[in-house]
Amino acid sequence: MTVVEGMAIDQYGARQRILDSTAELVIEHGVAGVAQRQIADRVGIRAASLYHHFASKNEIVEAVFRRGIDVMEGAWDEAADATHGADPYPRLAAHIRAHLSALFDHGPYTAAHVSAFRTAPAAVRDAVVPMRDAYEARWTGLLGELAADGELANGTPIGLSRLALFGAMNTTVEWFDADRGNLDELAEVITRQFWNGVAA
Amino acid sequence: MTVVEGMAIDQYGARQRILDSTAELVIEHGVAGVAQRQIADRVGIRAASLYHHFASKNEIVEAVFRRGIDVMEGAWDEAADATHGADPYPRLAAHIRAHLSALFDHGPYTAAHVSAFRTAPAAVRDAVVPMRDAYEARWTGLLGELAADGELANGTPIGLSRLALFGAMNTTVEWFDADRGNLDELAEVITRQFWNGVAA
DNA sequence: GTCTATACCACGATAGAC
DNA sequence: GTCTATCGTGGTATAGAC
Repeated sequence: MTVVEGMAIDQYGARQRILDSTAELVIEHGVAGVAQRQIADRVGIRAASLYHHFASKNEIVEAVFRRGIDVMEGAWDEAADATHGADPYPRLAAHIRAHLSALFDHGPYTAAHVSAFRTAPAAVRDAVVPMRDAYEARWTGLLGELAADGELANGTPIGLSRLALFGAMNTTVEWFDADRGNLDELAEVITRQFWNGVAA
Repeated sequence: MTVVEGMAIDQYGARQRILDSTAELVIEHGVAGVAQRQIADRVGIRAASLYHHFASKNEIVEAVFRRGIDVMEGAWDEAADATHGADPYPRLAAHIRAHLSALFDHGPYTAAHVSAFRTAPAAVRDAVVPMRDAYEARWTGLLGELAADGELANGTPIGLSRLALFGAMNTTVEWFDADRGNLDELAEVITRQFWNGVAA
């Protein structure tokens, strides 16, 4: 457990709990649908006390989204390290599994990001877009490599294929229950379907 | 142009414009992010005048969602009629094209439904769920038929496959620009990817 | 670092004139 | 069928005590 420099431990803890609560609420109701009172209630403080930690609601939401992207990037790096020089299918499978891990295994941040980003005010969205783009570029890069190696069907439109894959992965936050379902199984189904399709 | 029984033409027109405006706004901002004043502004009336046509904001939103489902069902029926007895691939392709048509070619209702449903109050969601389920059951039925005919790979998990396909189709509302892109092409890419995958 | 109190505004909704 | 006017509520945000 690291402590951010210049911050007391309990202060960092409060920040954490605020971000956690906001992320959870925003997944279900969208950004505009969540009041600061609701966030404060979950944390166990009064709404006004949020302003000791953040300058505005938008700042809280932006921090949630940024962290959601950090989590995805971290998961990507782990998968990349683990599959250095591996075959195309296991490599792809590892990255899909990592993305789903980011959505379900590392807090509510990535799920909040993918499900509520569109409902955020333009100012928040604009501030976060460069980070989003960087993550998406990693995926485009991976698929581009596979195409260059002749692993993809001729004429596969990489941009569209990536978007379709993202759609399949990201909408799982709307229906997949991490407590009941098996994440490995889910990852395998999505990977196989993306790679081979469903046809006999 | 049909006229709803017992309603004057201009009244029906106002209802329409209210629903149109609401659907468009809700796609971008989520339900909670749209104020009745914004809706009224688009229609060119005052917020209070909305209450001549609807009893509450929730009622407007619910009507938008219901209509979004009606549009999808209509598109499904057309595709089903046109592909009676056809081969599996063209049949599936027609239904995917129809779903995308519902999202982009028949007003903002279906797009509003798929992108903002989660952000609606529970009362609205509960009222609409049965209609959603009926539409989803059509898809499950189609995939089940294909499986029974041996057209799907052994062990294909129909429920999960359908959800992944829905994810790919429905998230297009977040990035596809119907004015610039080619919807036939988009439908074909999604169909081929679902059926055959991207592997060489 | 959290509290109470409050300012200010936007929201959904209603009443009643035209 | 739309308007003006208004009510009550709940939103973000600030001031200042503790």
